[in-house]
Amino acid sequence: MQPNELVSLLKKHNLKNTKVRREILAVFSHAERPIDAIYLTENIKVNKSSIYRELKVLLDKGIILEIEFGDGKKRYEFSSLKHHHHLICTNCKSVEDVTLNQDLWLEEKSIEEKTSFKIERHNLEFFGLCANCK
Amino acid sequence: MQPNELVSLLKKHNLKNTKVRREILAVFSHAERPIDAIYLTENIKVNKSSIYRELKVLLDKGIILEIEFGDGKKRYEFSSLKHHHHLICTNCKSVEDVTLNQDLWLEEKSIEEKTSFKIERHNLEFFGLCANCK
DNA sequence: TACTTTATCGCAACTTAGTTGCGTTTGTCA
DNA sequence: TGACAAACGCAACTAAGTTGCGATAAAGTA
Ligand SMILES: [Mn+2]
Ligand SMILES: [Mn+2]
Ligand SMILES: [Zn+2]
Ligand SMILES: [Zn+2]
Repeated sequence: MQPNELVSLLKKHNLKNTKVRREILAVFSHAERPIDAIYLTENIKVNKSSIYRELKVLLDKGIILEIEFGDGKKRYEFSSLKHHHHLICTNCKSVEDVTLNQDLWLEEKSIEEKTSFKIERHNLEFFGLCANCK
Repeated sequence: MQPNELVSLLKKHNLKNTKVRREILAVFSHAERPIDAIYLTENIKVNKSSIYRELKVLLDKGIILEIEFGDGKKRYEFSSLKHHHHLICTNCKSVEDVTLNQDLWLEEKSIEEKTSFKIERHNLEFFGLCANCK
């Protein structure tokens, strides 16, 4: 994310341009996989409560979204990325992005008609062995 | 689960027929939604480490499977149930089972061809508002 | 620039879910 | 009825995340 993009993003959401915030967003900008809070605390010199509070702010503003790998640590990615899922190697823990040919819109439409449940989001991740590990 | 089914299940997996084990399996038998460890500790008079250890045994044996709702508590269901997913109401926390018209086999096959990643399982849950809450 | 307001931050204490070491009990099979 | 491993209880511990509160620092205004 370029400095000018950052400024307009923060302005748009009425967020102050602080050091902690800039550093967290910089990590997300350069990240090639979803990032967890622990990683941020280890890579930014800032108190952990600031990390967790900032993640909540960014999540509430819709700037990032929460991803669940099921290992007890929440992960986050920019929500502006194209909707996708992940291939998680259970051996080496590598993570690849993947998009479905036909995400789940049709299935969700069908479910909503059958059940009158209003679906707002889904969490889908795949687990297995990457090319190297299999 | 009937008593004779239970005995043969335990025998098949070389598991001792203990009180704790019977009670945990009884809870799963009557459950209408995935069960978490806390629920078990609140409903069975047994030490929590026994609960967690037993869940690990049942998981390793493939008798139950782990489900992730993303709220920090692992949930478990009998693995013998027909493969399905869940509709989780973000308002009242109700949980409904749901099966896809065409689960994800085609998508997984396509992903495996494109990426040479070997998919072994997926975790898919839907979030939104149930009929009552929407 | 100085002043005011309020979001943000650091710190420490706390909570919740889950884990581990170890000594004791119990189910199973001979 | 032993022998033996699996299972259990207990207490202490870990890891991820939360909270209260006083201090600091952006951002707007005079
Ligand atoms: Mn991604
Ligand atoms: Mn279910
Ligand atoms: Zn791998
Ligand atoms: Zn509801």
